[in-house]
Amino acid sequence: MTHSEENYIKAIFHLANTGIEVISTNALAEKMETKPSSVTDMMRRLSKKGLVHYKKYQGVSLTTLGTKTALSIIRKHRLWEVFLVEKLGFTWDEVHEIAEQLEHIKSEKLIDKLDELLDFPKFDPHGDPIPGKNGEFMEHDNQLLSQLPIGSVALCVGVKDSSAVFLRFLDKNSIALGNKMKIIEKEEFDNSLRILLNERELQISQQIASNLYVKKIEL
Amino acid sequence: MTHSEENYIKAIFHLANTGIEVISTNALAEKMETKPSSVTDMMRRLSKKGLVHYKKYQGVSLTTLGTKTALSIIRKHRLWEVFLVEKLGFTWDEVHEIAEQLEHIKSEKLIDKLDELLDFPKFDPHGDPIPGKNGEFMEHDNQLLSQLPIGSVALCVGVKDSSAVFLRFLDKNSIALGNKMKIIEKEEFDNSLRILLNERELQISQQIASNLYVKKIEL
DNA sequence: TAAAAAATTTAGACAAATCTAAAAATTTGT
DNA sequence: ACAAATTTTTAGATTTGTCTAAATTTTTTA
Repeated sequence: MTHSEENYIKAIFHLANTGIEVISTNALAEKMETKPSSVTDMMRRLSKKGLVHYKKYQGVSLTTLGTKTALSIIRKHRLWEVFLVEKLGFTWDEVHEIAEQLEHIKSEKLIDKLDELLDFPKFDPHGDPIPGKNGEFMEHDNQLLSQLPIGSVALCVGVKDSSAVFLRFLDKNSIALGNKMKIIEKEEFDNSLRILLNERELQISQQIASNLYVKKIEL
Repeated sequence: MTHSEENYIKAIFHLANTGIEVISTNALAEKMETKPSSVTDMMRRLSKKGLVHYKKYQGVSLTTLGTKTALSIIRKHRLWEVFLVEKLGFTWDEVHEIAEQLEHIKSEKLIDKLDELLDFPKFDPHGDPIPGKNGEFMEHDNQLLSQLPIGSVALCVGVKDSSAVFLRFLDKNSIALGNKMKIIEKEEFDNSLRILLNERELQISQQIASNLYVKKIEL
């Protein structure tokens, strides 16, 4: 598989996991930052290789083999991200681009050894689950901060948007994975939240709250 | 730069460092395991980018920029090799292929941090020197085992041939970098050597002896 | 339901990297 | 020094991945 093919497979997987069942050529083109005609070409190629189900004008989806492939790439990507943060001291907003390159390195043994070096992590630095060696994959079953009722206490366990801009915003406001937060009040006007975090009161916009995964703590 | 361009630059550097001053299209084609016509095409491309001096029928050599580029790639390759052995537990015969892929990862910061993690190593697992961040490069000034006079005592510091076959042969015979060896006798007939290594006498063919770099210990 | 709009595919072109076969230049041998 | 051998380059084709522009299919809407 070429890097480009792998990137398409990964993009299809990610789109499929945002709830869409049939992925349109246009949607995939936008995700890949390319033209729909290029997508059509690539879908034929991937279809011939048995990685996707594709009938023209009918959209595309991953085959069993395609899903397995996607999970393997995502596993590599996320393990490398853990490595970059834990072993090399990168910050969580710096690792994505480098992991995009590292995920294409071909060596099963390398990934096994890396997994071991990192002590078999289950989540990447953004709180995303790392697929297992044999394709085991648990979805985010977590709620978004924006979905919690007032008075809830929850742990911050992940980010939905993992863009560098958002991550640096969180850093600036001392919001990190593992933090405990309590929802004090929800503003009717703009759905912003007042939360208690590290003994400090914080005003959080709805946009932010709907990009933070939390795990509710039952009291 | 594409992976292919980087591989050509590296190949030219390695050929230049085996003593050849002008590198022929054929020699480079053989090194790259490709056809001379492909080499000609690539030399034009690299010449246009200012990485090589190339005039048709006149052979090729690296420009200052080309040399800098080559050293940067070799630095990455060798640092990754150290990582694979020291941190992931690979053996020295397994690391080359994986490092061939890793050397193309683009991130200056990544290499700086890797260098730091590895505690700024000066040699890779095969005893080859690692170029510095700013292009400092020291040649192997070492002698080959085959060049030492009888009675010499020397440390084994590197391998000239770093093919997996040769490296596994050395493993099988418990010859490792850092070992001290004394030359007991040289056989007139086939230039093989009898050496003392780890309190053990060993017969070594001329072929082997001319692929082991040693550093003489003056007594 | 038929025309308009939107989405998708086809056709043809391009760049990178390679190949084979043929032509041209250089080197070698006598 | 000149023909033969060798090396190198050119010409034209192929594959991957992309593009634009045109054609086609599907969806929407009036």
